Amino acid sequence: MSSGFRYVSRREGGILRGGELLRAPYGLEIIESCLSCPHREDRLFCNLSPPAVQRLAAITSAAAYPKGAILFVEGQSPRGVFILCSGRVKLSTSSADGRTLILRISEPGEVLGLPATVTGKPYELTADVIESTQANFIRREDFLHFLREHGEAALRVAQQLGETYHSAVAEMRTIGLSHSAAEKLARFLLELSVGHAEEKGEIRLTLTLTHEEIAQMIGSSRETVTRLFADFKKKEFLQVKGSTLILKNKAGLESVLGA
Amino acid sequence: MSSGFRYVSRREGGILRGGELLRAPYGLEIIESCLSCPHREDRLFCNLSPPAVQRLAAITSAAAYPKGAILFVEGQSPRGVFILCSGRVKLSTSSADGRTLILRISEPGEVLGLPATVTGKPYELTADVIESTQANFIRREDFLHFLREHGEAALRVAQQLGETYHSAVAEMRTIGLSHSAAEKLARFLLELSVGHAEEKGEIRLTLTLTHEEIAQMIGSSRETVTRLFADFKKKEFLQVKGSTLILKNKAGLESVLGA
DNA sequence: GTAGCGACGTGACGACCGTCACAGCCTGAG
DNA sequence: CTCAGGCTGTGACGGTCGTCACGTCGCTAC
Repeated sequence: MSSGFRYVSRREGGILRGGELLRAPYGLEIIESCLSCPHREDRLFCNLSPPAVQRLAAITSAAAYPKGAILFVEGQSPRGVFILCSGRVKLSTSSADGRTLILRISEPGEVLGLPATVTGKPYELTADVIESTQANFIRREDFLHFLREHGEAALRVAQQLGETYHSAVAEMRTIGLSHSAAEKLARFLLELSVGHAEEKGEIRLTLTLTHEEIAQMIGSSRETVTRLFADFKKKEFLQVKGSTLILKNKAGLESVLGA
Repeated sequence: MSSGFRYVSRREGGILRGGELLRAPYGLEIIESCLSCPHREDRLFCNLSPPAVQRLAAITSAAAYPKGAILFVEGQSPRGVFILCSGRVKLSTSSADGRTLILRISEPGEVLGLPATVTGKPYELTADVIESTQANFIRREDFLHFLREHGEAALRVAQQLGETYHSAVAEMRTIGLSHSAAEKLARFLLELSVGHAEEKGEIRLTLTLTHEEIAQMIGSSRETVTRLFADFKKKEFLQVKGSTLILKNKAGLESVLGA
């Protein structure tokens, strides 16, 4: 909120959700530059040729979004892609009767809105900022034009899309292949833990999601998640300290999958 | 099975499933050419530049797969992509305890194994031939090399991946956003019906899936599907004649979604 | 302070549906 | 023909978990 910032039009920021205007201030601010942030380079577009990088920088505009802002809404026609530099964004879809399914919590370095932007079909998900965020935005026309000119980048995009698909399938597995809610939660937690190092038989990870949100990720209800956490604590599979989750018995969690 | 066919090695055909060798003959035959089939051109690689088309033809090999063959297995490292010319292929994932989730029944024109081939990660699904099939195969190395040389094709691939993701999200919605099995089945049937013309308030479509398979698509059980079909028939939402399904009351089905 | 709100915890109840069991039916093989 | 095997239909039963209801805790605003 320093003096260098300024508000821009609502085109990229203010979005209606379910007919009700967001209470949170959705103003977004142009920030000096987000191009130097480490995540942008080392993911989608690292090691591109110098002219490609230059062109990319020219069509990229950086902005900051406060918590509660919405980058895009399910059903909206695609305006472009957002490359996440910091903060976290919730990707979800919801049905007419208000139920919500969260597909993914995006972390810095990820690209949002890519499938819709590339195919031209409407965004299939809604992107809510749950932790205030800096992101680079590239308009769809600019982005497609860029991809046509730079085939190397198109291939990177294809790879990124492949990985997005991969994680979607992983999520389908946790939701679709479980008989019990316990199994879903166990699958979810185990999925979270991959890539986190194990020390003294423990895996520590920070989980800043409410029970409600976890329920929406595994297709269950808030109360069930609460009860299951209590159950897992009692069985000493895990332990919760504030927002850090400690998996104490990974094998125990895995045993839930079989049953 | 004419005299022009010959068997090739098992590399692309014979696959173990769950440790048990397939009973069905998995031999595949090189066929004259599948390059002229209408589906290949008008989907992924239509209107490429002449040199690109020529190069593509050079690295493509056509083959036929009988019912019961398996193109690739979940977890296997990617060998390449299959472009479906005729027949139908079931894409599924399954858990350790034998439960299966079908993500998609692929139709001619679709490209199988694309995400894994592009990313280099293992195939996330298993591809079973459920209706004998002709397909073009492109080895991974050839395919990647081709994409690097022809950026236009890479963009097409990205678009295709975007659509694959799109349909995966659609499937997640039917599975994850429903409270009841009835709702899942209704969503599934309505999803099937899109793109089919309505005549006299009826939509006819052929559904060559067993109740078991439908159950695996919507994450339910065989008996439940049977009972739900009986229920929907009684309510005159639909009608079944052999393998053709007639949706008589689409609005009725849609009313199931809200409840 | 206190009011309000959002997250978490917990009990009770009941519908839904997965599972088991078995019976009819059709098709294809021999 | 007969038999086997796969698909479909149906009854009974029991567990799971979604829902409603309420209470507690902690934080923020005023």
